[in-house]
Amino acid sequence: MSKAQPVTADSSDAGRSPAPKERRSKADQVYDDVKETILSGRLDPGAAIDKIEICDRLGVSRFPVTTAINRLAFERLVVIEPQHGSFVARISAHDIREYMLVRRALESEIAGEAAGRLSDGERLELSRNLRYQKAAASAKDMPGFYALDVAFHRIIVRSLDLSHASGILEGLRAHLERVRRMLLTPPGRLPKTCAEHAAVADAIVAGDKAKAREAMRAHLEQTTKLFETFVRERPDMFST
Amino acid sequence: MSKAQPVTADSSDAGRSPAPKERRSKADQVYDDVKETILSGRLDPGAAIDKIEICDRLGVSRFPVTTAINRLAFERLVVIEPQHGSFVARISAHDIREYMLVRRALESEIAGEAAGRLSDGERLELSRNLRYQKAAASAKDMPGFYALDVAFHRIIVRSLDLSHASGILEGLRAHLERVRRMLLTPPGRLPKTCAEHAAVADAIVAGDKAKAREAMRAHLEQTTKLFETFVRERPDMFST
DNA sequence: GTCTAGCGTCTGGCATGCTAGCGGCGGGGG
DNA sequence: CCCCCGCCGCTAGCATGCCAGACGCTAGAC
Repeated sequence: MSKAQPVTADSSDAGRSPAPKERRSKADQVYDDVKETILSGRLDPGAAIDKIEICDRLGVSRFPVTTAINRLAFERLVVIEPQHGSFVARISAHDIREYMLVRRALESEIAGEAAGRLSDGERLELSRNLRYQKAAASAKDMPGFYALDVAFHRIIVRSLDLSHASGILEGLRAHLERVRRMLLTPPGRLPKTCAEHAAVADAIVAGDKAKAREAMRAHLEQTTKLFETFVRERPDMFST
Repeated sequence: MSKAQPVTADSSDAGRSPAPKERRSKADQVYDDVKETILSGRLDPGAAIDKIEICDRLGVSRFPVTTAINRLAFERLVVIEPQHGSFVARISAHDIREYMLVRRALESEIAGEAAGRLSDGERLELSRNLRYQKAAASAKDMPGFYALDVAFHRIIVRSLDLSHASGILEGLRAHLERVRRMLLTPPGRLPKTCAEHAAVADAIVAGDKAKAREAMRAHLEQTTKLFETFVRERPDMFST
């Protein structure tokens, strides 16, 4: 019933602090919100996205919502069927295979590039991360280990200044995050994963580009294989 | 020079056949138009994009234009400065290096994956393409050779069914296309490029994954080196 | 002469009303 | 009873009007 008008104190900022925050557009906020909703699994793959509900919930008009959905469609987290509706992208085994291939390609190339280029601070960070990984593996602390795993890969990527590649990898991570939940890693794999990470780190610190590439490829190929066995066990969880 | 990806039937006889209606939105049209304008160089890097002019020229409202510009900003061909303006992205040597890294990563991984998987038809296409390349190299037909070069890489990528990776590579090609114009390949390189392509094709046909990866990496590393020498010669042509 | 403050203009961001096309559902005919 | 067809409601797409912020220019003060 709000008659258009500026989004001043009462309509949009209801109960919100006058944050001197970063200059984030409303489209950005909607984008983050919807993406989080999808990744958390609160919206199942294939579910219809109700734009109006989003408008009401976030107190914005349809414009920023459309912009955000378009962005999500661009990175294939949602599919838009013209004049019909917007839906959360289904998880297809074929697509996941492809995302894993792209990740394998990028991360191995980046590992090779990072070889010998790491600063002392990053080396320390890497070795500390590995120590923590071993500790988490011993304690069978899966969530902790996962966080360290993600951090490990991020340290390497961030060591170079690759905004575009980082963006692609973050996009991939969004997709792969959706399958990780089902992909319960067998407990016995943790030490192996640790060893693979250590091999990658060693090659990078030693400055051996080819070896770093291959170590990272080998590591990520393990993940791919894990996925393939899972697909054979539960083919029902994927489309096409 | 071919268009984007959709492999659907082209609009050969519009207005005659009723069924294959053009399902392209206006935003898509604007996207293609502006992208083509940027890639052709009619809009210099750093130039301001006049949305109103686009609206008038294409006879659409600001909405599809904004949508298209947003998409182009997403793939970094334009940068949007909020409340100030939209500009054609400048060409920075650092970014180009990164794009080349990503391309190297993806294409080499894909070459490895394609090894042994090519159909007979694709093998024939590849060998025919190589024959033509040799002919174009002998005749010093640079434009023809370039077209064949692009086609060569496309055959390999298309042999697998990788829509996401293809999309990324097409996006990269858009950026790299902008520098290719300045990057006048020394005439002596054509036979070498041919040989590199042949090595890639041989490894793929032989089904040797590691060899195919390495051959493709080596090939694309040559391109990177060519770029680096050019940057040293003409650092003025790049920003930052 | 120089620096600064204020205003004008230009741009992107947002709200909202309207249109066209797809799908589902119910009614009518076979 | 079943199938087909047309109507209705839904959605994305589009047009348009308004708002707020960022530059730039100019005029006024020091």
